[in-house]
Amino acid sequence: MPELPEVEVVVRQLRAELRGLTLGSVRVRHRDVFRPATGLTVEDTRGHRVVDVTRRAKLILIPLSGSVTLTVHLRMTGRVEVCAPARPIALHTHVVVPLSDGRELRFVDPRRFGRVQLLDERALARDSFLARLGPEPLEMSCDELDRGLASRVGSLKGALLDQSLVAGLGNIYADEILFRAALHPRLVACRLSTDELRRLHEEMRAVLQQAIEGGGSTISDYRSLRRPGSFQTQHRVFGRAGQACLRCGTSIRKIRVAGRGTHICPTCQPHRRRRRARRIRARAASGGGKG
DNA sequence: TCTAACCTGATC
DNA sequence: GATCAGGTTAGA
Repeated sequence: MPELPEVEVVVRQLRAELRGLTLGSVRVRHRDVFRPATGLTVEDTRGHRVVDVTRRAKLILIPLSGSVTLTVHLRMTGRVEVCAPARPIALHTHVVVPLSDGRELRFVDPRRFGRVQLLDERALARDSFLARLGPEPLEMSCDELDRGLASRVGSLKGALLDQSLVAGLGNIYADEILFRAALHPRLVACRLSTDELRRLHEEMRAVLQQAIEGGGSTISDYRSLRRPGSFQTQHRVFGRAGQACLRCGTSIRKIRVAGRGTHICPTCQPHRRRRRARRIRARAASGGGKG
């Protein structure tokens, strides 16, 4: 569940907790979860100082002295803890890193989708996940978004979830952004009008900004270091299937788009009449139009 | 561009 | 007991 806002909140807290501390060797409790780059081992964090804690899309980056970087991806159910060693190890704790202030950094993930990596400069530069990421949504101009969508013939929601187009959105925020921009998730991504594009860009920034300020959304697994987020109370469609739309009263529907559960208000997010799409296709087929 | 798969836990 | 889940990716 953690998407950009949740990861950003965790990153800010981790930065305050970890910056300047020195790490010990990584203790691995589940092999699949800790992935050191070729040539690196669990020993290669020992004695290195935390230079900073930053974020790229949904990935937590912890650059260390000695030109190595610890990365943490929470995926669906991962979380981090910074706590005293005496605290009992939570179920599904897979990686533990001792800290020079006597505490421990722990990575917990019931579903084991998450990953902790240790990368040197070379591995970081070559990391295929990082290399494929598109621009950060909060730093993206409307023009950039336009260019990104221009070649996308699939659904608008599918495009927003594609990390190579915009990096950091997930299912919750895609739904919330589309509702607030009054856009149907099944609209063809490359066919937005100028006004629709402008609304999408505006709401993307607004929703993410508000979510960060609200401490992210806490639905079931997500928890920042300190307290649960509160943005879920501001969700207008996500998780509200069957409830009345806060804007018009219509019952919120849950449908499937791009293989994901998708929440919409059928009234506020009208699907553009199919007739027009057919006309465009028919014109293209008869050789009359170029797209 | 879409689906299935990776896992476990919550919910129906 | 079956179904579904917030992310990502390999393969169709």
